[in-house]
Amino acid sequence: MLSAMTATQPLEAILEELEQAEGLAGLQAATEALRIHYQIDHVIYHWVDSAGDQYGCGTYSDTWRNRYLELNYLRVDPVIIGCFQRFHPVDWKRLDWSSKAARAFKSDAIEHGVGNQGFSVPIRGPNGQFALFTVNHTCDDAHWAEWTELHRRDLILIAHYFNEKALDFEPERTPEQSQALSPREIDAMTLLAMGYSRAQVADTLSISEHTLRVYIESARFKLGAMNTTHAVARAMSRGLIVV
Amino acid sequence: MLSAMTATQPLEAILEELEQAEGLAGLQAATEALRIHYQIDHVIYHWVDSAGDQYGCGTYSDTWRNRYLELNYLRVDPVIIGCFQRFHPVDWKRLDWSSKAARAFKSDAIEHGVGNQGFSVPIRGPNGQFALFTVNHTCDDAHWAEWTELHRRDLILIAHYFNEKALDFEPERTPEQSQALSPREIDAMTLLAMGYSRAQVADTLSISEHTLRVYIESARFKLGAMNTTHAVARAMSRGLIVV
DNA sequence: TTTCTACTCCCCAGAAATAGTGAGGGTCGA
DNA sequence: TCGACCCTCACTATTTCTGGGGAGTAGAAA
Repeated sequence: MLSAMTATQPLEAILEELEQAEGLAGLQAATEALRIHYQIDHVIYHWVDSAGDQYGCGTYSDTWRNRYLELNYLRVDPVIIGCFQRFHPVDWKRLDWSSKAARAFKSDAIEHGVGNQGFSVPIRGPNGQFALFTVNHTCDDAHWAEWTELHRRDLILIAHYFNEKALDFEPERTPEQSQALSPREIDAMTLLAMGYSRAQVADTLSISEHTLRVYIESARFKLGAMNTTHAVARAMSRGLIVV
Repeated sequence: MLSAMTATQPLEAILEELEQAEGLAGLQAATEALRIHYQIDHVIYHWVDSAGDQYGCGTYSDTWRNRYLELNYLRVDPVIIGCFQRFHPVDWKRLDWSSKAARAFKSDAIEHGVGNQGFSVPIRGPNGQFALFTVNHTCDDAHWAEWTELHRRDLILIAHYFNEKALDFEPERTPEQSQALSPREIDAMTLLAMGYSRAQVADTLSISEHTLRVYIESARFKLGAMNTTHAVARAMSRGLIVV
């Protein structure tokens, strides 16, 4: 199976198809196409969210997908936990499967058709957006290592394109435009986000604490925030300050 | 110049070189190699951070690099601000240059050898790590559009590889993943980031304000934060909470 | 079993932030 | 020239946070 793979010319065609994809259904179709193209068991793209698995597509069975959500495997899955801390794409073998919950999860997964080998690419967008692009298969370690080595770059690019599309479909994810902050307000928000107290910020900016307070209040007003912490949080999530 | 570019066979060689790169000097050499290879004015990879531009490499002049740091252009640069809110790689023309500070920045940049055209790829790692990979050049819009279209995929991959290397070289940059927050701590931080006061948060979570305080304090401790605002800011920038 | 972590509750005093109003001078664009 | 916005400074009373203690439960891990 794996050895029959053609490493030539796949990327272009697949990326073209991805670029044409419309809506979640388009992405779903792309995962199926990739699965067939690469002749592997599964291809999955999914958005990982504090609220759970609200968005994604892939070739897993509905049974497994539902089970994953119901049993809240999100909090147990070593793939999620491990990828969340990494930048590099990662082979599942390198993750930490030592806990009892993780082992139980794995055997349950395999029972539901998930391959024993896997490779996942973490992807991050603005505002803490986090998603995974995963391929998995059933085969031995040597074949899998060879296959992932061969297609590593393709998978990174494909993951990137999947996420681009997913973000396009979810425009409400992009931070809303708000009134810009003045330079002094940005200074104030930035220093506050760095943990300085008002007194320290005022001192750092060489202004009186009274003046500083005016900036904080006007920033709060512009951002529609109820208190300083809220204002800083909004400024950060809108990309107005970088901390 | 641009038309003399060879689009064939570059990616492999360049990525090979990148994979061999050792230390920041290796990345620096890679930017230079890329600049020559693509025959463009500049190639830059840099990490964006509250503390400023402490880590990066590229082909800008030292004069400009220092000026950028001294004048704290980090807080003004529309490339930073724009890319921070995006996932897609972005042409500089599509950014918001309308503010006075932004226009002043741009003309200053061009005076110091930065090209009038630019293309930047935002890259994000764990714990809120954020970096940019930028190429820029002096030419007209049509040529630039053609060139970026041609090399878009390569640039995404190169950006990815740069960041992999940079993270490998700077393990201490991502240490503070230390302890994850407990579920209750995440609840507390999230609600605080949404602007709730302690009383409101306690009420929402149906716990006493005293208990809430314990969570806030332990979260603050885990995050190494000096106050609540700081803790929320860190939790956000490390992607522990999403608001 | 023991240890560890998470979760819950309590008191108090001092430090810090907030609300409400005000005022003057500067720059910039219409 | 005039409005709009930015930067700077001031007072008082009230609310909210913070830092220092201590203590018991339950569940999971070693």
